[in-house]
Amino acid sequence: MVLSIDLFDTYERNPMELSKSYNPQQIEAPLFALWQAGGYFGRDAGGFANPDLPPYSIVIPPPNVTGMLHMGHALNNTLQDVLIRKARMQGRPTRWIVGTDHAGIATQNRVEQKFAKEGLTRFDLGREAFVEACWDWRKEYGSTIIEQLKAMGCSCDYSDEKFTMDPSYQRAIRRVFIDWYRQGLIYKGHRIINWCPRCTTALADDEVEHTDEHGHLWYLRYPLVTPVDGRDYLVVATTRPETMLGDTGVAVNPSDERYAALVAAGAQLRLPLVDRVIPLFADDYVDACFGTGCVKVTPAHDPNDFDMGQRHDLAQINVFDENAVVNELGGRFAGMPREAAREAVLAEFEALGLLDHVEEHDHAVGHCYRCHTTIEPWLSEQWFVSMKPLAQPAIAAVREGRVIFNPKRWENVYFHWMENIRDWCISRQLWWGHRIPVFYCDSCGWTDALKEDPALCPVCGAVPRQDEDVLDTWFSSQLWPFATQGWPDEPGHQAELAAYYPTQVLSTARDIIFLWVARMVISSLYFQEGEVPFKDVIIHPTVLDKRGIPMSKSRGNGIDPLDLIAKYGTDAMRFGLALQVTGSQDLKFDEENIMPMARNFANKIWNAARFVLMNLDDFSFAERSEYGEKPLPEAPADAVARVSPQPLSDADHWILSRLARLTDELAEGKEGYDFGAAARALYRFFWSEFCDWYIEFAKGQLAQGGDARAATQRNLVFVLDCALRLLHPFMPFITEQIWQSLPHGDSRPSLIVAAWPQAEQLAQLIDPQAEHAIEQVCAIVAAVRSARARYGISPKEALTVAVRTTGVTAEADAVALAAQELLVATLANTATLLISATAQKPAQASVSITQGLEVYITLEGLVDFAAERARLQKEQAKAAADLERLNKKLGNEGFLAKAAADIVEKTRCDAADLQSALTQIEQQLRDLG
RNA sequence: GGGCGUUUGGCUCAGCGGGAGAGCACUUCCUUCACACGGAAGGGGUCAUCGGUUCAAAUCCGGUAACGCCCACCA
Repeated sequence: MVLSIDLFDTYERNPMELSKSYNPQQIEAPLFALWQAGGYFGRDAGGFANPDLPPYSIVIPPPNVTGMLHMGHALNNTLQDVLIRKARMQGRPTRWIVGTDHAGIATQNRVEQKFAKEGLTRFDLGREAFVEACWDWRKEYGSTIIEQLKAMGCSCDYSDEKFTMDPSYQRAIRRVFIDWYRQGLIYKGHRIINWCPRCTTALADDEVEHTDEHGHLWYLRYPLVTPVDGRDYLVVATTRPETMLGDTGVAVNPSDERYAALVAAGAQLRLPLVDRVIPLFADDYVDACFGTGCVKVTPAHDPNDFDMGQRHDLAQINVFDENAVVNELGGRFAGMPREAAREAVLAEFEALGLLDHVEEHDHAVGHCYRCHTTIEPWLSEQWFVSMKPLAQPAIAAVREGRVIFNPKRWENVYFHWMENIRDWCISRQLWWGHRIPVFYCDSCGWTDALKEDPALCPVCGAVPRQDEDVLDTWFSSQLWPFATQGWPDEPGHQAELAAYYPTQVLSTARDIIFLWVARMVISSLYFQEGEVPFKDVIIHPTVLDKRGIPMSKSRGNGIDPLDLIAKYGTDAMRFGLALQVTGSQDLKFDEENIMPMARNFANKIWNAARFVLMNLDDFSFAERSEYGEKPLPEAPADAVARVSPQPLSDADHWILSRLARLTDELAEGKEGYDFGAAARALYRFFWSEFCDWYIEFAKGQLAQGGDARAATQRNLVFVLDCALRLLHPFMPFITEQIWQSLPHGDSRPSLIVAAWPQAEQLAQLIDPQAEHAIEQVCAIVAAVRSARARYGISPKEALTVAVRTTGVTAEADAVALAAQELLVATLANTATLLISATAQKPAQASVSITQGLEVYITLEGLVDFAAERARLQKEQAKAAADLERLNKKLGNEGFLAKAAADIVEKTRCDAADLQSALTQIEQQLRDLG
């Protein structure tokens, strides 16, 4: 997207005019440039933010530099943009921090692939050159996803883009590492970790994905060195026979009587193939009921075996190298990959008659979350963070409601993880990343973690070496909310954090609650003086394809958000996604089902705006400032000339009342992050109320000329203006484009910084009487239209219609409706219209009973008595059934005694209305003969 | 083995204690001066199932089933 400063001045506002057709592609790029040029994405919103209001900040979950925008990003960033745009319109200083994650494994893999095409490995280049190549790669491709965010209209602060390997971020990493190291919270340990033999690095427990796989349980015979009671072998069961090369014992449960004598006798076994003598011993870990009750113990290749090995002082024999190929300790199997080794081991067991039998067995197998290679539990020396002490405050923060998950149920997931937390393996055998800041002196044995690289050993003056490993990417991601704000040592970072920390909300997918969200809470509580990183966490649904299957490259079922933008427009994509956000954990995205709807909605908005603009030729809002009989709120001081409504008719009062209710629905704190409900409320108001009814009412009022016309113009402009404001966070482009053409009178130059409608101010527009009257108008119009459809009468043919009000408030309704005769006459196209509480049914008329009304439509010579009778009989049946239900309720002592008074009263009214309707229907049926 | 989610018209879903709703699809009519990416009128659902609580349950509680997700060291 090319940006031009000039654009701000030369942007063509096309006052009072919109192109005949809505073309999203045409309007989006220039508007985005307009916003950027105005500086609206910055903290002060181009000077329009109110510094007295509390700031509102969000950190974007930093996409990987290797990332390409996918549907998950599209959804998540739509939600964040909705929140930040609303806060900005509310006048709060806002900051949406944007940037990318260096993504250790993902980026390193990408760059390695690039060199692989030239037949090179990273070892051919050497560490320094390879890291340099990663930086080059980042410079070339790293901003792709940022540009895609711009195409989505995201109002991030692009002027201050962050990267998890920025110099200041590197200092944050060192600060954190050193602090925890000195506190003993970071330590080096020799233990079994999850090893990816393809990425050749250690992984943390939650970077391993477990999937159930069909496998086998092989029963192997291990001969006893000395037969006991005629028994000369034991049978062990294993899913991984190749690891037997590293077996250093066999364990049974201490209370297992089958083997008690052998254990007591100190029995030893001769490990087949390798001819090693290994002990039989008892350990509580062993489940006597599984397999044969005998477990082969491989301390170097299984975490449980490792623990048992420690308890029983067994040797740890690591038989695999870093690529999971059998090493020299595997004897004649050396050089075989683990799969081949398995086949070979089994073949030999079989040949020796030592393969007892085989069973089918399903079990969970771990896979690398980056490349899906099967994980090898592998003994090695790694760095760990001691998590238990850090988890306690993080549990408390959520318990105390200082961080709130939405939906709340995700807190249980968080608690479960935190309460069962294990130490975090943070070292990675990669080159791309934050190198562990620990230095060693091989001469004197000195070692320490340091802020600056030491030139010489402080003890003996020799040249020290730095640890070869880099840190887990998530170790740096956990600092994102504060490391992006200058912590620990950027000038001015205290003021920045004081204003914008903690951030307001974090929106993300559920799959990184542990990897990222939980660890941000932990590190923030530790390094930000007990402060949480964000107040709310939004866990949005996962976007699946229309069949409910996760989208992925390998499945080829992914949808590119940029394609959707090209096909339907950005606003439609954003609105369509938001529409589907509920508390559910999944979102089945069916393009055909949702996108045309969203696009049609945008088109509807466009055309409604065109209608309004087309009818403003003689509009002049500046001359009049009163609000009609109902005084309206003071206009905001910064928008003195802003157009205000002037309700004259009930229709005017009605639409303003509906607008006030909508505004209340969308008010701060009421939406509860229910984006779907907000989007639906906007859709319903704009389409079903404003377009379907008010614009139709307005046509008649405009045609009257004079004061009625002038007032209607004001109301149209006011309601459209407010609706655009409320819609803007979801559909920023189309609303801005229209707003630029609308004579709203606001002095602000752009909708993005225009004031959010205040529910409290609009509340006085709520008018239940007008709502009731217009509901009845709509009911009459619908009844006449229905009769037209039934009898095939053209809308052009004017009809004679009489309406009798029959409800509990019949007299008042008749008076109120009499004032609406013009509306009814226009929309129902009547030649003569009579509304009263005593109207009589003309001889040849169709009768519709609805909403406390009887609508008589004279159809001389047209009434099809058979059809009318059939219809009335159907209505009679329904009314009778409904009435029976209500009467049953009213006859129920319990209901009368225990139900709320207003419910009982309403039921009585409904029953009375139904009774009267039923009587009328029966009368009509008799009249029809 | 634990925890969680989903189950409402043909499809995708909303509603979550007192009248079964929306969009799409379908049927009929309408190219009227905002919009055919439109307007109008219609047809279509025993709200998975069993049991409980309640005056009242699609809505709350419990059981069951199906599908899905997460966690967990039974080799």
